[in-house]
Amino acid sequence: MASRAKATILDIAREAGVSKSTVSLVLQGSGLIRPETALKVRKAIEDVGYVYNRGAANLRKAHSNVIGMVINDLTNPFFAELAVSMERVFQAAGIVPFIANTAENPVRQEEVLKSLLEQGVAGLIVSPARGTTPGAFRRIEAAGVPVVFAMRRLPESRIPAIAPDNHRGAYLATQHLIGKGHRRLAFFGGSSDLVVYHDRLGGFIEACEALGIPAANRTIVEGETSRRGGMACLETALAAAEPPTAALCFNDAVAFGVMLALRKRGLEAGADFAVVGFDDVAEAEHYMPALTSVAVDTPGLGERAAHVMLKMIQSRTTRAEDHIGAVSLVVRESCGPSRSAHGTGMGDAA
Amino acid sequence: MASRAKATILDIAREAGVSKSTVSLVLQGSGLIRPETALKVRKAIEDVGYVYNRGAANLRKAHSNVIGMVINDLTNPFFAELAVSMERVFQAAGIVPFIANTAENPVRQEEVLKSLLEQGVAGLIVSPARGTTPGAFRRIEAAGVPVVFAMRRLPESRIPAIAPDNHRGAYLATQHLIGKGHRRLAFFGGSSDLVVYHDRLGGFIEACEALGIPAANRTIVEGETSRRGGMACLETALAAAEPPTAALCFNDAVAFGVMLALRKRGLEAGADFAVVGFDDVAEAEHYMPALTSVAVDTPGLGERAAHVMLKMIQSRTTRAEDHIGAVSLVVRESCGPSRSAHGTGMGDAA
DNA sequence: AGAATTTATTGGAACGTTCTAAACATTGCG
DNA sequence: CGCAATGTTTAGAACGTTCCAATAAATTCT
Repeated sequence: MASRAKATILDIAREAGVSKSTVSLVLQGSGLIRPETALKVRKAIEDVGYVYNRGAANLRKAHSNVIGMVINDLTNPFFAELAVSMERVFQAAGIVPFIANTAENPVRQEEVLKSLLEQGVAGLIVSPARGTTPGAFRRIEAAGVPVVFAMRRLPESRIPAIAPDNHRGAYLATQHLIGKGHRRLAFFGGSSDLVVYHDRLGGFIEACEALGIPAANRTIVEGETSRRGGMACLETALAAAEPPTAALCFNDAVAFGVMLALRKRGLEAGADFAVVGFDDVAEAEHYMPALTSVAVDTPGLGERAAHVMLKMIQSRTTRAEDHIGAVSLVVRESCGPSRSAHGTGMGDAA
Repeated sequence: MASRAKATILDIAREAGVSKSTVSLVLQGSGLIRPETALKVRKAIEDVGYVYNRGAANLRKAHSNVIGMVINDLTNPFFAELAVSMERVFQAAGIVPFIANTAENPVRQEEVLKSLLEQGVAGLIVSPARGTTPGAFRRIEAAGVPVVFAMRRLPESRIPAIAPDNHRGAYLATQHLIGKGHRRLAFFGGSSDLVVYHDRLGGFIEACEALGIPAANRTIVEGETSRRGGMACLETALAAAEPPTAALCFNDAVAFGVMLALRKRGLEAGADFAVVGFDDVAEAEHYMPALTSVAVDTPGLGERAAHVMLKMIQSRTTRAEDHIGAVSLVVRESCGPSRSAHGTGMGDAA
């Protein structure tokens, strides 16, 4: 059934009785062409079932209209949401975003980046995988392709990053826990090969210091950033002689895991143990008990990242400013009854 | 900082003191080249920071190594999981999958498909958006690009589809509800412009007929396939004079919504109202109460779809067999206490 | 009417690869 | 030593587009 060979611009030129240049012009929507001619050409295109060969075009144009989004974990709703929010603005700008998943694997990431580059993307938005080596983007920078990091960044990289104010978010959350009367606190999940981890842990520690929680009363447990990881963290922490009574979790997935593990032990989040998450994914609100979490405005950050990228492409630069997004603590039930009727906004201390 | 102009095969030929043909051969890993020459070339490539231009290559080769995966809703964990399972097998096969999201929007889908085609993909795996018109794939078929549908299919299309046995899944679930003593049943969520909808609803109805639930005792409420949709469905159904006591939901998202709405009314899923979901996403197990759901083996289906695609590409055909995956009911808590200690497998009736 | 201007159309040389066929080098053999 | 066989390398013609410069046709101006 498939037509002999792929139809080209020449075939449709013949079909329409014009030159290939004319067809090309029509394809680009040039106003130079007489409307009737354009119509003839468009009809031929339809009849022949022609499909434009963007590869050939890019060969000449040097400017492609596709950008790549490289995501570390698409199965995490948080990153999925990030991806679709970026996608929206690219679509509106007439450029086509292709999404690739690295499954938190630096080797896979390397392959994916190589492919995307070879494909001739105009830009790259990346949420780097755990353990990405600092040199991983050297070649890409050298190639002059604009890159922006979203949500995560690399240590000592000059690549612009769009991320929430992790330090402040963690500070707010910790403050909230201390305000609830907790004196033995934990920080659960994440691993130190992530810059975000240090940001969030830093906020936690700073709040502890500022509000009089000595190091001896702080438990820090690294772990997978997943439900399973959260469950493991709680088990480890509760095994201690003087276990914590509240935890700030690296992200919501970890928090869900912690709550799960609590339930398994017959304990209740909120009543017996306070837990706060990070990211405020959609699910947090519907969990039982509803999860107090640090909201980071994922779609907002995604859109911002996309806009920065568009600007970079347009101005042919490879540099841009970092952008740090505002965060807010949204308090729900997982830290016990709220003092104010139903909390929202910036927590309960100035 | 960016190098003057993109380096080409010619630049590196000059650098290495060989001809462009030699460089090309090295790039393709041809054994014809003397190892020392190959080494020289590879060094030049490294030095110059050359990036392969796959567009130019495809122009000549007619064979690309990228395939497109077009997904209707990446924010739904079910489809995200589908995507990554397919991705895994493609990666292993050395072909690069690009993911695009259509956000359940046929117009967007049209654009995405066009882009992917223009990019010269070797094949397309699609989970079509709601309301996709039957003709949407005509052009693609005409272009001779292999397509397979995953999870969803189109009415009267010759494109091969990989999907679970929706009819049987719904039948099993309904049977389970009736076995629990329910006599007024509902089917919640989904809309009739989806083939899956008819499959699942069909299974529901067939089970009702077979097991003596008259049409008067069946409530069917269409709705969004999301949490919000599920909440709405429950509200509508409970407003009736003789409301149902149990519901089979179009998918797990709807089921979660139903449980949420129940809670809001002070009712408890399992005790006051039985609900079963469809798809058995990871979350189902951890919900409160844990959701009874029809498991469809998402990764298995994804892998199968990917393999079918690989085979089609390899054998240069555009046709393939449909594949219907086995399903099983995994019973948890959302339909009340199980008779057998902790249910799993195929439900409780032959 | 002819020149000047504007409006539509076109030929042909790129773009960066691959691939066929041919050239060049080396070796073994009689 | 000449020739065949083998092993390496290369020139040059594609591939399907874009875009510059040129041409052709229609219009306006003087």
